[in-house]
Amino acid sequence: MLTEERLDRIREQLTIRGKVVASELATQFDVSEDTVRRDLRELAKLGFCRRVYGGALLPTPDFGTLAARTALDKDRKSSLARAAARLVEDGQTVFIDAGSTNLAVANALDPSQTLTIITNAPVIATALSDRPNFTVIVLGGLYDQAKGACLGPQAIREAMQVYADMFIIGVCGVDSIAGVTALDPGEAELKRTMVNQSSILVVAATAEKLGTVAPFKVADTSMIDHLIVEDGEFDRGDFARCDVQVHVALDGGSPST
Amino acid sequence: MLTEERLDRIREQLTIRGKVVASELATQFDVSEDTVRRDLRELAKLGFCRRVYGGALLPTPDFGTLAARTALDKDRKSSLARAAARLVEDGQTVFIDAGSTNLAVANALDPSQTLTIITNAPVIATALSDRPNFTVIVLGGLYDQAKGACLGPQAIREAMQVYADMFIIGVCGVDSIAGVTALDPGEAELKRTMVNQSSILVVAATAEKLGTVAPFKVADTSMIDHLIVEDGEFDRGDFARCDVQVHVALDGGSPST
DNA sequence: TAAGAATGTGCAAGATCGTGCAGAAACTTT
DNA sequence: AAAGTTTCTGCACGATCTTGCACATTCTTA
Repeated sequence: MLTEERLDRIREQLTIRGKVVASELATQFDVSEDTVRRDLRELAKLGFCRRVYGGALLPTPDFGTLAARTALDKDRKSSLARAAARLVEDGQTVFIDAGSTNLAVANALDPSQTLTIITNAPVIATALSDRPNFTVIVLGGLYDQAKGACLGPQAIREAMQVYADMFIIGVCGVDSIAGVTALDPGEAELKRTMVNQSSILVVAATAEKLGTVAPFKVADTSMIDHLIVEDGEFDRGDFARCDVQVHVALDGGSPST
Repeated sequence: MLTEERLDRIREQLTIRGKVVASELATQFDVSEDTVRRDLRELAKLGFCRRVYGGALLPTPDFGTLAARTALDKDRKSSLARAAARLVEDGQTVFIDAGSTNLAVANALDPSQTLTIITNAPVIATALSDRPNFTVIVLGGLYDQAKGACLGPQAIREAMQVYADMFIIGVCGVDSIAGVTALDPGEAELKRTMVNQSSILVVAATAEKLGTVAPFKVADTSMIDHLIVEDGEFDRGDFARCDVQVHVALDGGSPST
């Protein structure tokens, strides 16, 4: 029995019966359960199944292609996203900006918390469809397809009508001296509005965003309350001086401050 | 029986019957009542049910309709969707309502046309991300997770500021006498607004919607301009009398009028 | 008010999981 | 063909999850 063949058979059973049990598969293919678990891990990483205690189930056919599910799987595990989600407290109202990192943050939010989420990214609203505890508000208006976000005056007007406890901003660049910057003037204006309408500003930045400066200024370094970065070296000197709490998201563990 | 599987089944029964009894579930799944109680606690924590003495109820009377609606196979809807998409002409501005059928319509739109699409369904905006020729406008406001649409006063206000050539409506029911009806008063009001703001009203209805009457009136039969239905028998008498153009979408082929 | 049913909590047994490691198998290169 | 490399597999071990039971408490109903 070839490995690939086994994977195919598992997928077959999965599509037919909707679920597979690890111990049964082990007996059936005459391999150890460890191997089965490895197979299921593999299939889950590719988005073909969703691992559960004792076996695996078909992923919810909700929406999205296989590629989207694959991305989602990574997102859930993204330590950056989890670290940002941990900053959110029960009962809060949170602005969540557009961007792939922030989509991951939205997915990492604790479903048992009661939250009000305000977003200008339709894809984030859709992602929160199965969170009955969340109240989701969409900022509408002209949809920028490239950025996956509603920008423009309509979104800004709507943002001005709401106050939030926290703003999880999607950044084009964050630098210890230049602060938070964006590529587009309209985008920058909406972000500035959301910064003004919320108490706490959270920046979750992947490595390539750090030290990057884009043309349009969104916020001073001193306005940032929490900066979450991936594991690795970087100069935190100026951030510390500006009273920014820097969190380093380690793979798997909880972030060190 | 996998734990997660059991949770899914409980949610299923909950959405279907509106309530579950702990002792019955224990017998049915062959586990102790303690385990069932733990499951119900878990589901309640996530907001999927409300615990009561002896079992659990749905948090709100109408809940969890999304899963059932999305479940319908894509192929059946695609011929319907293609037929609807064919009615759209280059340069037009089109309201597209929420709903799985309309998501299929959005996906079926000709990418080479230059269109302005206005939708209250975030998932439709997301689906049109790779159509550079389209201008997409999102109606925002409170997002109804079960319906996958932005309803509420904000969306209505925004809808009133735009005029469209065509409105592709998502219906809960369409009947030759009762006209177009919806399950929810807020939903109905938004739909009525969109009807008023557009010249042509298009209804794409799967078989089970035909002849169905929901509590809240959206539009008279006479206001419908195009009705697109699946292949099969149905009484077109009253529709013809009201000057409704009826299109029958055949599997694969173009629709016959 | 009293009895019975349902519930929450703590606990222990068993099942399952992830990881690191070493041997086996398959493949590549020389 | 032989040696080296990569991949696959099984095992051990500690950690985690699930489940049923006991017992005290709360709720419902008569």
